[in-house]
Amino acid sequence: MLDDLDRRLLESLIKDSRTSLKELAQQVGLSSPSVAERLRRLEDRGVIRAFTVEIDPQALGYTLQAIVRIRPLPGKLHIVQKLIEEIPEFGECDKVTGDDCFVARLFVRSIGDLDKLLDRIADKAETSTAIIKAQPIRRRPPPLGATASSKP
Amino acid sequence: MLDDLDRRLLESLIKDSRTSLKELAQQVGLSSPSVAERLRRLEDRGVIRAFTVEIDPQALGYTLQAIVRIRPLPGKLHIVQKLIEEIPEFGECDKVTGDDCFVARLFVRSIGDLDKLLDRIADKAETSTAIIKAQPIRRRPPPLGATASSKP
DNA sequence: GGCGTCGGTCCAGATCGTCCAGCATTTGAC
DNA sequence: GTCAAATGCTGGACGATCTGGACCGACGCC
Repeated sequence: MLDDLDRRLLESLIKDSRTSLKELAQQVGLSSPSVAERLRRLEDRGVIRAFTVEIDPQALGYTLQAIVRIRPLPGKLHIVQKLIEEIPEFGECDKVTGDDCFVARLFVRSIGDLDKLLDRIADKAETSTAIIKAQPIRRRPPPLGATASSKP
Repeated sequence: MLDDLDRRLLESLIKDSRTSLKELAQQVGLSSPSVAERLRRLEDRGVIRAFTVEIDPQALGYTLQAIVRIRPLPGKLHIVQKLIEEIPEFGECDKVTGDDCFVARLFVRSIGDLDKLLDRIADKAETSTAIIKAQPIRRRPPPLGATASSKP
């Protein structure tokens, strides 16, 4: 799926996506046109979804994060989902199996803000909120290594 | 905290962090040295944590994601945390208030893999697992707008 | 008013990216 | 086994981009 060169390119780009083609090229031992071509293909194949920037919420004043589990009241599922999508403070939301329909991450500046935001969905869903005290693992990609699950 | 120019630069970089300084410059109406200088300052201030690349887990064969809530058995908290950190399939882990001590995201290739990974912590913690069925909101940064929470 | 600082521009030399032609290796058909 | 096509790489040339330095104006502070 990915060869060793692709993997090394991705590793470098995960660390710094603004690395120049030339430098990537020397890191993996190719010419820069080859690297450009490989990156283009990784994008085409959808392996690279985007080159982006990681922003520190703290630095923007979002000193608090919470994980919110959301159980919409009967018949309110779609309204709730739409509501969540429209609130930009939700930084992530997954629809999951089990009692909790959604699990979402919320960025807020204060407990007051948290309360205000949750109030907006309180009449359409039950929520349980857990404040994040620490982040042992910050968002990271899955392992790139050995894509050998089908090979015997 | 951030002025309008910074915000626009960040917006552009969130969409594509490989955008050239020159193009960023025309987008916000500055010269490219100024843009370079602003980016440098955003990094210094810690607003920009990293330029990185978003990888599609599906494209690497990780067809399944799960949210796992983890309650270490008495006295096992640190061992469990260390274990989690060392398993690269955990793509995210937060330490939270409440009964569940950790909430983590797991990337796996199959239900079998899920079972195998959870077995590795089964004797040190109780876990509840929810399979992700859909992602209404994929990871996104908090709103950059109007950093005016302290101003009356 | 004088002065330092901050944030900006402009310019030139250095660096980088892209295009293209050409070469080696692999693949598949016969 | 051989040929042709396809694939993936390289090197060089040229245009685009980045970088560092000189300089400038606005602002706040003695």
